[in-house]
Amino acid sequence: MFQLDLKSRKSIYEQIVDKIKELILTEVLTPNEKLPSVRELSKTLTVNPNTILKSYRELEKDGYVYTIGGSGCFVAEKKDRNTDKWKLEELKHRIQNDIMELQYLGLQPDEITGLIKQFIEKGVFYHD
Amino acid sequence: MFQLDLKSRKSIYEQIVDKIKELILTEVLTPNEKLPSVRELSKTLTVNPNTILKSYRELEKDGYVYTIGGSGCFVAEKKDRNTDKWKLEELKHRIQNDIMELQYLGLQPDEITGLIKQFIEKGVFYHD
Amino acid sequence: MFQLDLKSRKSIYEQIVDKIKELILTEVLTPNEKLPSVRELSKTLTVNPNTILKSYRELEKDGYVYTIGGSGCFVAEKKDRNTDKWKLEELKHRIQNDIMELQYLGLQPDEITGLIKQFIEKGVFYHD
Amino acid sequence: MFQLDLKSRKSIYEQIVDKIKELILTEVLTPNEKLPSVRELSKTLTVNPNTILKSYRELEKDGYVYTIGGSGCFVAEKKDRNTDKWKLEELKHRIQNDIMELQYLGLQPDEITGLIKQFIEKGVFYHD
DNA sequence: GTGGTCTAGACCACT
DNA sequence: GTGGTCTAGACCACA
Repeated sequence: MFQLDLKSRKSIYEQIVDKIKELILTEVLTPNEKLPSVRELSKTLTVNPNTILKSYRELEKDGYVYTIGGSGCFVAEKKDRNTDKWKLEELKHRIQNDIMELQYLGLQPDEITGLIKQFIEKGVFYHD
Repeated sequence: MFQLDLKSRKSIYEQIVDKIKELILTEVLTPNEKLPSVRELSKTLTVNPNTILKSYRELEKDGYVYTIGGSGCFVAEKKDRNTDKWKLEELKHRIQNDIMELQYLGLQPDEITGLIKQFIEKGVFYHD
Repeated sequence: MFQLDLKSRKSIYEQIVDKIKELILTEVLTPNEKLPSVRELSKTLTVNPNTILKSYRELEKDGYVYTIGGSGCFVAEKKDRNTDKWKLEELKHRIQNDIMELQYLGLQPDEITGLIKQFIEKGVFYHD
Repeated sequence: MFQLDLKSRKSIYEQIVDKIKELILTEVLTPNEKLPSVRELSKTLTVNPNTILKSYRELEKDGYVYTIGGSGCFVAEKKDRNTDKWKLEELKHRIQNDIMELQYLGLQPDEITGLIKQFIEKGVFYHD
């Protein structure tokens, strides 16, 4: 499914959250698809089950997945995701800072916009 | 100078790093300008001096400021900043994820590129 | 593991960094080996945990060790170490000065080269 | 005479000590030659006179210079220098560590000995 | 005055 | 258990 970098400074549960988010955002995982069970994923990643659990809780909190007691964890429909307005602003702000840092490191405006276009194309959320 | 959000999940020293970085990137703080002394800033933010110190050293590590013992901490010249290649990749990757998340939250491609263009214009790093 | 010299002009955390570096360089500590925990080492050296922590972070910054939150601090693989070019120059320069000082104290050229050869042989970094 | 790097982490007085030591070791400054006066040097380097004074004291302590009250500071004869045995050992130990670090950074044995030979040739202490 | 080191001890997050 | 953050406050070296 994906790989962890144990030596990274990012905590493991956070890496898992990010990776799964990414898989959902790139629609590798599609709505209502079942995620691997906690136990299963904990084995394949050789990670403590509690860590997986925490990741799933985090994803659920943000509305990326929903849990059905006793049967598992599933990718949520888009409409069910939390579009917290405050979170959107935070996101924009972070992107702004990162863009500034890119400029700072010497990237030219057209390089940046080129980069962004690539990124946008990788997202595939325009067929509904 | 700026304010902290004690409720934030970000640690205090990290907030300080980010805020000062932002001030440098937006050229509110200009090269060779002196930062507030550790003790001074610690008073205005009502934060322990050690916490401020930690922030300053972090900024120094990334080449944003330089320190002259006994005389203070100063904004570094652009050319002295660390343009760590690995850091650049990390930055791009983070932007990519954030862009995807923006799309996910419903922003259309042209809205995003418009946003980015605004951000780029706010950066003022093209006069040298 | 080793001993500190409290009377030294070198700061404690710096002594710890140097000693551990030495242990790694002489391969007494081998890649992926676990270092003593912060608290543990702080007890055996009767030094404050924060001081140990600082040493570990310094070593991490230079790529000698890596840290896995919640599980410990480990000796890094050779390839992961930072071979900062600037650091290399600094190192050479320091050796040059020290060599001159040796001469000054009366050592003859062949004595010095002899010494150096011994030192080189003690290093064991040629088996990969 | 020489230049300081104010942005360096080395303290100013220490930089001065090292530079003057270097000038003496390379015999740019010869025995019994007069060093610039404290005031004079403090002006040319735009540094606080106390800082210069401290440097001179340090050099005197190590036997590199001697002071004649009211008339100035002079380069000492070789024989008057402190050849503190303990200091010699410390010096060797530091060189050993630095050599190991050089190896560690990938320099081959012959590269290192070549380097050392260059360094030795720069010293010119064999004509007496 | 400046930054930097160190201690003691509390509290948090991750595994 | 692990590392990491933060505080309060002492003390040092440098300019």
